[in-house]
Amino acid sequence: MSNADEQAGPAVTGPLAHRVPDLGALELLLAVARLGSLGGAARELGITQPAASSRIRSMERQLGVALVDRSPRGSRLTDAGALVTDWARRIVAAAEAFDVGVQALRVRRDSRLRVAASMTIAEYLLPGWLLALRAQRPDTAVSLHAGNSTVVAERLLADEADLGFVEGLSVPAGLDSAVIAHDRLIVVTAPGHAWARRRRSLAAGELASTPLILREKGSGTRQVLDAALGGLARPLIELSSTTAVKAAAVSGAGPAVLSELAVGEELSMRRLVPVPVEGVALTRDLRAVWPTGHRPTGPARDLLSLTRG
Amino acid sequence: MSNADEQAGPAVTGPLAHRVPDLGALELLLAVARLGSLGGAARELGITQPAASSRIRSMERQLGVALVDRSPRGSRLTDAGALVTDWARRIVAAAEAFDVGVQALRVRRDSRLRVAASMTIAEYLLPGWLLALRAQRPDTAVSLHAGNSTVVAERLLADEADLGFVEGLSVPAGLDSAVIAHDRLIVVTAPGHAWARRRRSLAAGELASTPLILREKGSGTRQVLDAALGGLARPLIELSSTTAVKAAAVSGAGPAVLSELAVGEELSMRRLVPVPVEGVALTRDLRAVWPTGHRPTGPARDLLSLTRG
DNA sequence: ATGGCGACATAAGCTGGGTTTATGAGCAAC
DNA sequence: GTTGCTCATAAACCCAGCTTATGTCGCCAT
Repeated sequence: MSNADEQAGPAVTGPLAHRVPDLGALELLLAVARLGSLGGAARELGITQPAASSRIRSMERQLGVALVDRSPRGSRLTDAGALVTDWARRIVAAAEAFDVGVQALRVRRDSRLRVAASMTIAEYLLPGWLLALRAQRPDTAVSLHAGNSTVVAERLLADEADLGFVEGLSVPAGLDSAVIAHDRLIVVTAPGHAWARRRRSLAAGELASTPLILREKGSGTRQVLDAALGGLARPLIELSSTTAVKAAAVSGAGPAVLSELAVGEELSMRRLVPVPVEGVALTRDLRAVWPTGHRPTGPARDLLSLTRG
Repeated sequence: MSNADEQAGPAVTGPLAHRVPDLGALELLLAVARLGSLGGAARELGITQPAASSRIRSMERQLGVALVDRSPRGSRLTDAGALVTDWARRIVAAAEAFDVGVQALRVRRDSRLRVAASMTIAEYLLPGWLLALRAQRPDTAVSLHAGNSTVVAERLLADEADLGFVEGLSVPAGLDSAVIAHDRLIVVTAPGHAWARRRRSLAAGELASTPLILREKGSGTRQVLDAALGGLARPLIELSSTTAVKAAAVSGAGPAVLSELAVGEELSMRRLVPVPVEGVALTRDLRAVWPTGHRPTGPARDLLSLTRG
């Protein structure tokens, strides 16, 4: 009777999984949006119509939002449903990238195309490329091995990989290469940090004299920064993974220097903000590499051509 | 006996949900990565240690990849596990944006902060802002209403919203505004299209004389394009949602003109490629708006300050 | 009208994945 | 040794989602 049962706002804490529908439900929603019919969507996903009906209904109950307008001649999204569907599409896209990446990780042998890539490229770029490759060559099995430049070179020279990707400053001996993209290192801080409000660009000297959250010495990222500053980078902390550096920066520990590729997500969600810098060469080439003489052919050539803008 | 049971490559078709672990498992994996312990992760998610153990194990079975190295004094990610975890992190981030968006959609009344926003902003920018807002004001309940500029203005003037966001060319009467960001329209095509290989910038005349995939007349996006070209845009097809335009462009139907915000995902996955254009003013302001005189205060002021770069 | 068809809803029964409790086993430090 | 942390295994339980079978509603053709 009172507003006591009017849910005083469902727990905003606790596992996400309890408040976000599972992937199956989201895929179903996308199919309904595209086909305009519950039954049709059910057919496409290989389940029965009542299953689809019930699943959409329970998703609406879970979210507390009406998503589709049912009518005896089809179903259309509500306004809120359209918005929710667009957000869902992004979860599904991330899941597709995950899927294609994991598949490449698993199928180690008897693959038609064996790729070796540096961590940053494997993490941020390869899933997108593999999705594109699958779109035009659906039956190419791809295997992926991630490691640093040295490991990539070893695998190529031992004929354990057909195509490699590296991000270092130089190309390992015995390999030919082509620049496929450029990566920029950027300085970022949590939104609360003093530098987040700067409008004037940071000068090289200022950057060199401030303790920064950095990858460990020897990492590709650190090499580029040290080279750009003349070996002067002063670490506040040294961490051994990009993820750890990001986490430290987000928590406000200080300014960090990271690949632009690694922080796209955080920037657009404003968990981190970029600090303008000038007079420091923080770009590096991303290169495809292969054994000297063995120009990529077949699937390797297809993948290579996909990576060039 | 033969290699018949050696899985001739697990079905690369069919529902994603069968090949990608559910959100609960991914969250668990992230917790394990962060805490270095199955039991610790279990505690954090409010489940028991055996449940966590079994869930991680079944995820490894599902993916066909060993993710964590168990030892009697903790668990660490394998190399492959680290890669998988990073891909998982992106799914979880998308799910967080979904969650915060849906919550705002649901809590229509008795919210401390009522926001009205145009579709594009609600879709692509607001979830990020709301996440940031929740980080600094965890107990602010937010409600969201999406609609075009006119609707946003109506709600603000009727005191049904505290803060609005619009993307049109002009500010509705009776409202004050502040520019919070700029949006650029860009020309995109599928990677196979002839324009995808262009290096020379496209001139205005060329753009105006080519049939394009466009939003319907009257939409914010279309208004900007028509104004920039002097009302000359020639439609190949007119579609009523950003999503439909993207889908048509990806399928190779022709070049499309879309907000940069809408195609970030597609660009980075190379489902679409940008076509350079020059001599056409395709930027528009994104503005926060409020009733003249009623400068935003409290939560509205907090949100507003988050949106400025 | 009337029967047919397509789309969604409801009901009942089954199944499996994930959970819990309870217990065992390995390694480290005191 | 004993204590305390880790993870693994086993058995019992529970519920979400599936299927099959059937009902209802609106449209359309005859």
